[in-house]
Parts: sequence; C-alpha cells; structure tokens
Amino acid sequence: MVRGRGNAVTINDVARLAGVSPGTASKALNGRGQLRSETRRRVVAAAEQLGFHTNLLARSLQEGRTYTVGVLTTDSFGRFTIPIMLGAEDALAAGQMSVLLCDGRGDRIREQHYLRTLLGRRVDGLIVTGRTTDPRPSLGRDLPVPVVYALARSDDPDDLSMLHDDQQGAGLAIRHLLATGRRRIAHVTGPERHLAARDRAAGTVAALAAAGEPLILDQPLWGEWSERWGRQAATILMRSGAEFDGIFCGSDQIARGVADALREAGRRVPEEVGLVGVDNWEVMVEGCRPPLTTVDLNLTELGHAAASKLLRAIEGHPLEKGVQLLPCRLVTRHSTEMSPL
Amino acid sequence: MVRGRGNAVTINDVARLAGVSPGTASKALNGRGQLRSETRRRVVAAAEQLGFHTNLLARSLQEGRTYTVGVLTTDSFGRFTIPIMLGAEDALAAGQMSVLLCDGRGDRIREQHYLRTLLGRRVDGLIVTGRTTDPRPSLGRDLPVPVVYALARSDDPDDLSMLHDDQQGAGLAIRHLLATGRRRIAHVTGPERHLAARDRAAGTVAALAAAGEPLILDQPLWGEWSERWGRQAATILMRSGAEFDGIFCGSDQIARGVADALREAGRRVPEEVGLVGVDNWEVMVEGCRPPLTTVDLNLTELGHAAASKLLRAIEGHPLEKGVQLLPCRLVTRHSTEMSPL
DNA sequence: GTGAAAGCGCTAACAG
DNA sequence: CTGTTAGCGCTTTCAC
Repeated sequence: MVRGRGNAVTINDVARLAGVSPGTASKALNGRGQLRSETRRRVVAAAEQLGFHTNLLARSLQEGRTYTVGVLTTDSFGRFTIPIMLGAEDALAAGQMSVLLCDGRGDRIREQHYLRTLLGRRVDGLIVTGRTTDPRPSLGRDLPVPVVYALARSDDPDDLSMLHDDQQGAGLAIRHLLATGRRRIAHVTGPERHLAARDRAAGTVAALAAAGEPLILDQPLWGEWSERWGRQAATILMRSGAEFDGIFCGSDQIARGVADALREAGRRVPEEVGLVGVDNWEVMVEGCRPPLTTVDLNLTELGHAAASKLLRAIEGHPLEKGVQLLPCRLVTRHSTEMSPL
Repeated sequence: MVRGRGNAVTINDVARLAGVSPGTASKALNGRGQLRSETRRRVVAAAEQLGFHTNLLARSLQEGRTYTVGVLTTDSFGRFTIPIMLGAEDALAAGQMSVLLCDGRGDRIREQHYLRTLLGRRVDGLIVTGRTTDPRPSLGRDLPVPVVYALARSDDPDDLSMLHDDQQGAGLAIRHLLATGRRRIAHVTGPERHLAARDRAAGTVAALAAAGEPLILDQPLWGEWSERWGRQAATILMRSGAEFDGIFCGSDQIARGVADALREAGRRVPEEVGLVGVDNWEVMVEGCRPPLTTVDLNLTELGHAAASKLLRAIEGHPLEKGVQLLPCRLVTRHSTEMSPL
C-alpha cells in the first residue's frame, strides 16, 4: 500500500480495525497496562496489517523528551570529527537516541543559530565537538539541557570538557623511545600557539627529565602540522651537527616527513633513529616507510565516553564539571624496533 | 532565568503576560494575520522577557512537516562522507532544514532499523550516502518521503542516484596528459571488482582510443587503492621494459606511491613522466612530491546538488528517476607541467 | 480488562 | 482586529 505524506496510519486507524479504543491500542503496542493477550494480539495484527509506525513526534510532545541529542561541531567537521561521531553514535544508538547534526563552521553566529534550533527541537542534550584542545567560548550556563564538550574545551570551568591527554601521550612516546634504547631524543612539532603542541612538548620535557635524559637542541622544533615541515625539521636536525637517535613528532604527518628526509639522507629508521608520531592516522602511519609507531588519541573512545556521560545526565544524574582527560594509547610499528646499540 | 527541562516557557505563558489569547500570540510571533502593531509589539516583548522559543516539535506535529531530513550512510562515514555532508548541509541549512544523521555501518539490519526510526520521526526526506559507486539495495519504493542517493547507487532504476562521472573524469586526466605532450600512457588503478576502477579504466581506454594513442601494457594495472600498490606498480612498469611518459592513477594514494617509486628510481616527474591521480585528497596531493595533478570528484557539489533535488521534491516537485552523473574537474599541479619533449 | 477524556504546545478556521 | 475552538497523534489517568 502506497501512502504519501500526510495520510500516515495513526493509532486510531489501528484501534478502529482492531475494534478497541486508542488508549487500549496504545497499551497493547507498548506492552503497558493489563490486557487480555488476545486483545493484544488483535491490535498488533491490525498494526502490522496497516503498516503502522508510531509517530515519534507526537510521543515526544507528550513525553516531553525526544530521544535526540544535538551534535554541534565548532570548526566544521573533518578527520577528527569522524571517530568522535562514531564513538558517540555507538553509545547513543545503544540508548535509542538519534543525532541531530549541526555544523557551526567556526562561526559564532551560525553556532548560536543552531543552538536555538536544537533547543527548539527539544533535544535531550548536546555534544559540542571541535578539533583543537584550545579553549572555546562556552555555550553558556542556564541551558535547559545538559552539554558535554568532546575534543573541545569550554572556557567555563563549570562545563564538562572531555579531551585526550596530550601530556600523558607524549610521556608514552618518550618512554617507549627510551625503552627501545634511544638516549638522544629530539622533538619536532606543530605551532607553539596550539595548546596541543605545547602540551605534547611539556609531556616530552617532563618524561625526559624524569629519566635524566636531555632533549636534543634543548627545545622543541616548533613548526607546522605538515610533512613538509617534517622534512625541513629533519634537515635542520642533521645540519645542526647534534647527535640524535630518536625523534618524537607532534603528528603523524610531521613524522612521515621526517622519515622521508632521513631515508633520503641515508639515515636508517629504526636502526639508527627511532621515530614516533601522534594521531594513528591510518593513511599516514601505513604510508610511512617504515610503518610508524604512534600515539593514538583514542578519539572513538572519547566520543563514546562523552555520549555516555551525556546519557547519564539525561537520565538525571548531574554532570561532573571541569576538564576530564582521557589517556592516549601507544601503537607500536616498525619505526621503533629495538635499537641494536 | 534558569529553567530545567519540562518547564519551558510556552506560548500560553507569553499570551497571558501580553494579555492576549494564545491564537493571537501565535499570529503575532509568526507575523501572520492582521494585528494591531501595538499588540504585536506587546507579544514580542512578552516573549522576549520570558525567553520564549517555539516548541518546534509541537509545530511539526501540527504542520505535518518537520523541516528535517535524514541522512543515512551506507558504509559508516569516512573521508568521502565529509564533503558530501558539507555540501548537503549547505543546501539544507539554506532551507532551514536540520539533519538527522544515522550510520548504517554497512549493516542491512541496522539500516532498516534506522529507516524505521527516521520515518517515525517524520523526516521530510532522506539522503542515502555511501562511498562506492557500486549498486546497493534500494531502500524500497512506497516510502512516504522522497529519497535521493548521493555517492551511492540504488539498484532500483526508479530511484534517483547521483554520482560523480568516473569515465568523464578519466577522460579529463588522459586528455590533459596528452595535451602536456605525453604519448605513452599507462593506467594504474584499484581492484577490478570496483565499478569505480572499471569506469575509470573504460574512460581511459576510450579517451586514448579517440586520440589514436596506445595504452601502455595494453591493459590497466589492477591492484589496490594504496600507496604500496602504487610503488609496486611503478616497479612493474619500469621492469617491463615498456617505454612510458605518462601515468594516470586511479587514486591519489596510488599516484603518490608511483611518484615515490619513480623518484627513487631516478625517473623525474614531471620532466620524464607526467602523473595524474584521482580524489584531490589534500593530504595526498600536497604530500606528493611533486604536488599532484588530480581529478576532483566534486563531492561537495554532489552533496549540494543531491540536497537541492531533495528540497525541491519535498516542496512537491516529483523527483527524476535513474542515475545522474555529475562531472569531475581537473586540478593541475606540478606533476604534469608541460613535457619538454 | 477496557473505554473515555484530557492534555502535551502549537496553529488554523471561524466567530465575533 | 482578537478570542474561541478544534485538532495534529499519542499517552495517561481514572472510571466503569
């Protein structure tokens, strides 16, 4: 039976066909109340016959709850958003929640507009996501629904922001390089203005200090998140005359650039230099020669965790406040096989 | 004023404060009907004072239309989904439509489940998106809302499927190689089981035939969509003893692998060999040495076009049927500078 | 066990 | 010009 919009089967149609009242039909279909099982069967049969599907809109209006969460991206979506969304979707789908997606595109006005729309649609909660760890303006207090910031840091300490732990991740990388026998480690990373770069550098410095080993060149090589910069930086390192046997890079792209430049200069990875990146970006780590050991930010888990917290908040448990850091994970590949030295 | 869920300001509150009836308040707030401007002002003021925001749920229920479209991904989302979504979002936002996102993850059951949910939520239309051009099962006829397949091909010819034109794209690449002076062109591509690979090969063969030039090795080199395969394929080509001065690769990843292998074998790009990829995937084309000329699939435009068609269908204009192919676009970079020969 | 009635928040139709 | 009424589709008392 073909039905256009506007003439969908309603629960009244089902009730009529089954010879019961709408209220009874509702109970039958939702397994509530006390009904003769024969009645229940009759209603279900009628619903099936008519191809009835509950109008969730009407139910939401009545229930005061939509089983929908809004996901608001700060900076448009990109490769960081994907794992976050996958994780969030996973957690939300388990709770039968749907996702209303809005792309703020880094535009505050647009974001406010979407916020209005989402609240107008009576979402049960909000996830705000971005792609940097740098603080961003809060959506505001006094919102009628709970909000979790995932891979985004609200500037209001009363909000809950969930982020990966860059310092801890850097520590993993450095300790792994040390464990594979490297003693003269350099750090090549992105722009100093990015908090993520500063955190990774801080983690690097701390882990080296704890081991009593030096940071080669005494400071990180700040640059861009690009392969090109990785190649440049490797050249700078080699020309500096400093000896080094390990490089921790602030991103897989940088690391891949470094790997290329080292290979072309005849320095062997991992035999002479151990190399670690950050991101576990498949196309980079697998494209790299040799395949790259890297720090995985666990973004899928982050998205999952953020959505889970939000679900709990929607169920009534108040949200924690402040910044929560989730640990990163080291993924070892060929670029850090044990040094023969 | 802080308001929790469930005690939101309604239009009745506004009406009461403004000393009018809900009906009048509705007209005032929506600029409909004939009202004294003073009344209108009073209502608006009251709404503002109370922080009133229309409950879109209630309005949708009444209007029979939700200003929401469902986006159902076939294969989980990834890098191809992003541009499609960006384009779609752009077109939809202009029509004040929101997006309910569901991730089918390549699971038919899950997809059916989401379809139910989306229809239950009374979306006004659906966009089905994937990441291959290979046919996929139709969502079915008899759906109460219009459906557009974007970067996904329904196996039902009565559905509207919108795809980029791989054959045309290949033609662009080949003619460009010819125009830059190449005459002995090879084709390295992905697995033959992928329609995209077969189409690109067909376009290649056709364009070469039209120009009366040979395909080196007489057939495409089928393989994988990976850099590794690109490197292997380049080696195979060089070892074959065949002369070649141009290579059209089925993806940017393959092309980048080819570029690396050629460079390491001392063959210069673009001086000795012109190289073209497909995808215009930034990280690949910019990471490639030299930067890669490539065929852009125009996925953002595809997403935009699909959403626009859907909007028109929602407005009542019936949807076209069948497969619509959108043209690709060539983006030239250093890898195909004019051959000196 | 089942039905009738009320109401979620909004808008459209019709009176006045 | 403004108020009243009815109804979108569903669920939930509360009678019977």
